[in-house]
Amino acid sequence: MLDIKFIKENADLIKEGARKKHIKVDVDSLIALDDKRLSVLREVEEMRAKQNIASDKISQIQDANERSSAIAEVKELKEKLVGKESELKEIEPQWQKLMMEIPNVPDPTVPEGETDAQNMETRKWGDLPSFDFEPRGHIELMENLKLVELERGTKVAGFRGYFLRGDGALLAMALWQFVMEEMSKIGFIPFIAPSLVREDNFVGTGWLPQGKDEVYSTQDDLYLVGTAEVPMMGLHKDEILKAEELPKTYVAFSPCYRREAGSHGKDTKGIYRLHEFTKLEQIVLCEADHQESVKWHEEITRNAENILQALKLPYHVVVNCGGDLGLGQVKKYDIEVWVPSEKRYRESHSSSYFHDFQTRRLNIRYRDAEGKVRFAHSLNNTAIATPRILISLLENYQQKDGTVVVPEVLRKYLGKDVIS
RNA sequence: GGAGGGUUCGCAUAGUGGUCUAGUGCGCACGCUUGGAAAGCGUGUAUGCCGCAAGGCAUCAAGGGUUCAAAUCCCUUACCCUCCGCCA
Repeated sequence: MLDIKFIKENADLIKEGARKKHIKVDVDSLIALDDKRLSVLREVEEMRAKQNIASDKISQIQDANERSSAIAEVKELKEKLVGKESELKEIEPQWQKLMMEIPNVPDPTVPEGETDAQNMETRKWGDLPSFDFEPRGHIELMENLKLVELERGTKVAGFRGYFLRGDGALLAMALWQFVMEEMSKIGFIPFIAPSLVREDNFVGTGWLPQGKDEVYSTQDDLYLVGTAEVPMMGLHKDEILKAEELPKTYVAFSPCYRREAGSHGKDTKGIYRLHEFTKLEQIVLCEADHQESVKWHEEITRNAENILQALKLPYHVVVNCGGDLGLGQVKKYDIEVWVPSEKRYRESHSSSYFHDFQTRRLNIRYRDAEGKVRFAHSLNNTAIATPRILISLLENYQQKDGTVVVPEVLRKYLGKDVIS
């Protein structure tokens, strides 16, 4: 959500931003509706003021006749007021709906484009592995080493179901532990976040209402999160933080659930696209300053790169084009890791900042040095997502005989150098 | 799942229809006092919206209702506490 005043003063900027994001939005209708809303609001408030005064007077009237005629008078006022108020009540949900549809403005450095095909590579790290044999895909590797149960996974959990097994399970846990330790070393507070949460957290983070098809709901009006960003952003909902508490830097573990509606044909094999996975997510709340957001955006991106570098997985960073940005995102980098069997990079991390788009919806504020209450800025990035990262990890570390070398930094958790 | 009790200005509390523009204590800020400090005394201490301003409107968990008038009465929901049941 943006500030209505900002929208009105920068209507062209908003329209241009929506165009760049390939989102259809009717800014002019919102502005017209807001003008209407304000004029009705002024009338309502004026009538309420009048009624409050008249009503107060009644308590001082002793004479019974005078009193009942005064009450009759106020009653009339009230009837008019109720009529006006109902006008306002009609406008408000429409206003709210339009406000929710207004996208945040993308940064000027965001490239033009409609789909991820137009994302632009900004940097690359790591030498691509060269094999003196035909590298196996992750499915073959994992099934041979009994690291995953895909068929039985489907039997038990349905489409895209899976079990991690043996060293596959241990590898996932090793990654969680390793990344938690690394992130906590640099001051990110570890969390295990709830994954079954209330709707307002989804609306606040911008996943709902427009992403209804993507989210699992329950019969108790709770929803399953697709990322720990959702509960972690809810953590400070309706709070006014102290400036010296910022930045808040968190790393949160959670199971993640995504319906993947509309992607039924995509990535149907293996463990790339799953309904249920596990992720450690970085979340940052910082002061309301663009440069501060940019600084933290680079930093959480760098944190993820450091993890991939520690794992020695070749990756590149792309800047997402306008059409590949979410409603609230100002700018996003995807980190994509090398997948030898596909001879291409595939997304493993997604790093974005929102300015105050989310915190405005969630009412997360802080008192700045001058004592002014302001909406904080929010950012998030993946720290590690399992089992997806195993695709790249296992394929890059595979050997001719089908065994897989364990990345050095994970050996202490696995207790072995090679998975065989 | 059942029964009961709660939710008030950072914290603790008062408030059962108009005098609540929400009192008091603590905390915090500033000032007085002091050689300095403590104590004491005084002043201040929520948020949002409308308005050029003066000022006004709203908010006592949330939503709805009764009433000329609601923190206060009624209904619904959420959450917290106690007890029973179930349970890792």
